[in-house]
Amino acid sequence: MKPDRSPTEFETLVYQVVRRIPKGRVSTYGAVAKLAGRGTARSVGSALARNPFAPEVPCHRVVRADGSLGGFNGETEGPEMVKKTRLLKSEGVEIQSGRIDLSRFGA
DNA sequence: GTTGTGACGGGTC
DNA sequence: CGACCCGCCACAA
Repeated sequence: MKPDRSPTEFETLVYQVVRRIPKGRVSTYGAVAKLAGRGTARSVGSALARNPFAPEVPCHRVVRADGSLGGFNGETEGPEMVKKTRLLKSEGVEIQSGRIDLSRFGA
């Protein structure tokens, strides 16, 4: 296990932005960075990677700009990843060939 | 203060 | 389509 640390102000800001993402809607790292008004997709990804509020902050609703899911399941090709994908789909997010149709959300 | 890394993005080959 | 490179910002050592 990796030692957790207190989230910085920037990270907290990212969590609050991601937290208000409605169900059935997905957002991108770049969009979150823009809404946060600070940082870029790189920093947002780093913040979500250390997200201590896993169930509270729907980090799984944040995907890459190209529609790919991202690292929260990228390496985990095991059965657990399929579960997350299915959960996302359950919320109303259609995933085709491992990609999400961002055109539906205008992102 | 400097260096390296990362759940990214856009462009190029 | 995929693979590769560079640039971006925040964080840890």
